[in-house]
Amino acid sequence: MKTMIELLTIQMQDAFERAGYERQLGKIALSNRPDLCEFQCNGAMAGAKQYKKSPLFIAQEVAAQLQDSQVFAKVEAVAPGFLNLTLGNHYLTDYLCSMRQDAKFGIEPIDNPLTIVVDYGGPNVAKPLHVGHLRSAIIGESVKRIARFMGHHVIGDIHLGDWGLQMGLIMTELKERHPDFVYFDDSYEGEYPTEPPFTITQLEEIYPTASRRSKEDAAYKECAMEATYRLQNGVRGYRALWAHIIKVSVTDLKKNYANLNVTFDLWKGESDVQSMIPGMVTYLKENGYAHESDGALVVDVIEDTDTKEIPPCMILKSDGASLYNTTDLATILDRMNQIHPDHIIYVVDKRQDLYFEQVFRCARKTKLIKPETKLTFLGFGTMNGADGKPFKTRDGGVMRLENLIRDIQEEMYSKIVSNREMPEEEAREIANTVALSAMKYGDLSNQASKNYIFDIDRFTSFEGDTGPYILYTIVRIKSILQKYTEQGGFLSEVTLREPTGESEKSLMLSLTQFNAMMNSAYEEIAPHRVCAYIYELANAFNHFYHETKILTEEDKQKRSGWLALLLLTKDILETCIDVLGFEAPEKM
RNA sequence: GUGCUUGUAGCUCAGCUGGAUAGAGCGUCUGGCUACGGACCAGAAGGCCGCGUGUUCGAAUCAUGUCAGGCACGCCA
Repeated sequence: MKTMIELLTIQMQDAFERAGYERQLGKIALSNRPDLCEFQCNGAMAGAKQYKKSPLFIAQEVAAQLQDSQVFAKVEAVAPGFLNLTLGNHYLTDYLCSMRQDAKFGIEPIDNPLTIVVDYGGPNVAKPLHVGHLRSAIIGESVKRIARFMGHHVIGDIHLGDWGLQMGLIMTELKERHPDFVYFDDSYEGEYPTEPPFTITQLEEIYPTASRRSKEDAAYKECAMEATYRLQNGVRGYRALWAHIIKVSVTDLKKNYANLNVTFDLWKGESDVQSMIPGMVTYLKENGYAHESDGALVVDVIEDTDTKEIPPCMILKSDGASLYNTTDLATILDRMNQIHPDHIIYVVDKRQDLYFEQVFRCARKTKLIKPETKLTFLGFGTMNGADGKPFKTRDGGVMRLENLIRDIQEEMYSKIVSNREMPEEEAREIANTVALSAMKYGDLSNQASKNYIFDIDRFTSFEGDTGPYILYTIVRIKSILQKYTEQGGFLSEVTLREPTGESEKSLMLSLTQFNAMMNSAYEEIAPHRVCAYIYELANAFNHFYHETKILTEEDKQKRSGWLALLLLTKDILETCIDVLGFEAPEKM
């Protein structure tokens, strides 16, 4: 289905052509003066110079072509040359009927779906998730869902930090505490235990301890590097221990991400591509891409058009070890081999902008990717506290994600029980659902690239531009529909009718914008557009609701039309919150 | 120093890619409750869109200069 704007633009372009003007001028936009009209066309003003006529005159000529249009109820040419358009009720209603019948409410099926990898999450094993991981998870999940809804083949990859010195540190600390573990006995040749010798809680304590000690104690750090080396060179005991660490961590991470309604298709990590590095390095050297600089191996990525200095992309450190860039390049190579993506989107802190610029250029220059493969860096801003500074706990530490989530859930729980009587368990469940909407909507309603202020009171409010307000609107619609069913009505029989009132028409117009909004949210990788849209839609619904008694309406036809409208509104709202990554409860 | 980025109402943010009178929410003030769910709705006040110059019939939007904040600039990730 074409979008409403596209359809109207065709009408307008025909009118311009019939009046003797260039088609291009007939572009339609949503009205920015809703008090005057619903849509507008500014082409007459743009064409005035070219045709040496007054814009108003052109607009009048074009308007004359549309006087008996079946599409527009009213076409007005007004000074200085605007074409003000009012949509015909019949046309509008027909469009909504088509939307209702369409599986995706007007989103065109795609002939050639793209394969898109969304790289987000990026947690490190053995370290608890903290607030810094929240945005990547929330935004990445939504980007993934939006692209998937549009019909593309989308793969979410968590890209675990599961390699390197941090692993050596943990092993060193474990060895200090349990030198008798079989994992550290080089002469041991039997099977290693299947059960991990530690819990996630212990692991989360071990890592910071080890990290601290390594900074104070050079010999300790030496041991950690030695352990890292042993792990990377495949020493059996270390590998077995590493596998335990991964297993325990991933189990915990899955639980935490599940609480956020975030799921990954791939749980690949840095360790998965280590074996590709030597081959890749040889390739880069042999093809003359990489050269030595201050003992390190680098690829120059500066281009003639650059206005700034772009440092070369480092492939190997001067001690021969690989680093972040190396792993990322190898990951790109791995994805090209395994998945053949058309597009890779990285949802990462925007401070890593320059690094990714280097990596992308390097991948392109060295032909690790195909020329047509798109690489996008979707950098997000910092989540700040009410003071505008990076979000911290009361005592100034890094806030654990679990704790943040728990705080919001508690806040929501107390709000819910103070408003409605319900069993403890049910209240908890609803509170968690609503809390998630508060958190995600609060984040996603801001442009991803900007820093934003995390204000728990504002986000958890049921009023205003918040997740809970959206959910409340959905729940209210569900409640009406349910009551209708309980009274013996059949929702399968309701049909849309032409609008009879202003707020009804305005709600219908909002609904028609769904596909255009979703297209641009996808094109621009901008979940905040979805938020802005559902807020407007929820408002349009509430206006309509406020002045319309639906269930008590005597006129059966009217009531049926309204119920159909409610049904469509609910479906659109639910579709939108689904791509944002949260859902509505049955009641709240 | 170089580069990137942000600056819109008291606060938090939009602004559909250059259009008419710059919009929301919160907060403030006024009005509407035996409720298809009032966790809502209606209304008011509140803005040299950081500042200057330029392009254009027309600029919050484009260009340029400038001020202020944030961030990044080879062996961390």
